[in-house]
Amino acid sequence: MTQVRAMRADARRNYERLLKVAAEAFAEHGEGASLDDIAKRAGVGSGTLYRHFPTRRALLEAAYVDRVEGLARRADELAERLPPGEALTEWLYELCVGTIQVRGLGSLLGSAMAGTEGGVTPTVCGTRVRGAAERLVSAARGSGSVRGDVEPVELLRLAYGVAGAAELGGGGGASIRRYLTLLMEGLRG
Amino acid sequence: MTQVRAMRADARRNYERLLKVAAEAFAEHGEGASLDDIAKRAGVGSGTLYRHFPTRRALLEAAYVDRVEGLARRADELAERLPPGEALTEWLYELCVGTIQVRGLGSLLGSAMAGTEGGVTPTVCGTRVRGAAERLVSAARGSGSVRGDVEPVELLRLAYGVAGAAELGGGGGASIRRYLTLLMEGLRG
DNA sequence: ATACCGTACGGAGGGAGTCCCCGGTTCGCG
DNA sequence: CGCGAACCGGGGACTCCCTCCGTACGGTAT
Repeated sequence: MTQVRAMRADARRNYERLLKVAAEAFAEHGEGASLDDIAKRAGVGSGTLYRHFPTRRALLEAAYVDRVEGLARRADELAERLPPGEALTEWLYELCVGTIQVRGLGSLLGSAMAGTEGGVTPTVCGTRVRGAAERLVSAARGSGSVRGDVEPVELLRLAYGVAGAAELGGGGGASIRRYLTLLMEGLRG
Repeated sequence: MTQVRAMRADARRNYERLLKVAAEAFAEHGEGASLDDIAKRAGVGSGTLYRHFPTRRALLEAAYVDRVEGLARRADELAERLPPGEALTEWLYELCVGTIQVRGLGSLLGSAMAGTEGGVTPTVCGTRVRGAAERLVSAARGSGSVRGDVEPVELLRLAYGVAGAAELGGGGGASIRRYLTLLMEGLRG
């Protein structure tokens, strides 16, 4: 439905430069990074930016789609290598790390995990990350590492919360592990 | 140390109007509410606002000091009425509710729970809320509802995280209770 | 009761940013 | 090589923050 015709070469160049610069800017300044500044740093006019990405959210999502899909693939990788419970915990850990270190990614994931009651159109990132969580959680249930009455999306939200908690403390990866462990102990089957 | 001399009557009036309006505005729009707008709604010029509260944080803190002290008193009240474990859980629940419903209060509490490693001057709100948590946690430890190796401030941060998680889902008080329960089960002695 | 002094007020205004649009210009596909 | 697609970058309309300074009013001393 998108992309009715191939992009012109310069358009494609600019598009990709914008994505790269945007990913950096959002990582550093969070969701609210200056769009004019992103355009400037990418060496394009602001008009060009708005033509490719009509809204801030569109740019944010495009900038991190790769990363989110990587996260989803990583889930399957971990599922193969580790026992179900550990795979889940490790994946949530990496999710938290991304949420904290890359600030814009955090808000993107946040809205991906938000409720979809009000007929909100599900985003690509949302479906990817939810799908990954479902696969890991159902395996973990089988092995008794997670109670049967905990929904995958609830776990995602709790992990998001853990990231928020760890961010306050500032203890880095160690405090994420700690908080996540405390949480997972409460979820055993 | 403050208040070397009584405020003039009009100054006091304005001061209090500002506090009231600011509490509403921060509750609705979060920490970033427009200061010009607050001044306007309070019927004062923006200069007056800045004279009383030199920074946004100063206003935010002044607007919610009462509420935070109320929360601290509430801790002692609950401690008298309920068994230690329940008192702690209930208090954390009420903390989460405030964090979510009153958005500005959320960010204030957030920074109150943040790390103080870098010689940050502890705020009034920070000491109050930490003090309350310490009293409740030490009682709860005695009764075995909380493991001995969990610091009060860690619990505060985790509760803050739970609030964030519950906010994503939008299930209101019920989801706070649920997430908090899941968490507390992992913390038993 | 009044006059004086200084505190506190108001709101205009400059600077910074954001978003979006427009007109002329350049690029590159066919 | 021609023409349409895409670019550039400046500018307008907005919002927000914060400072400044002439002015008004409250409190007090007479």
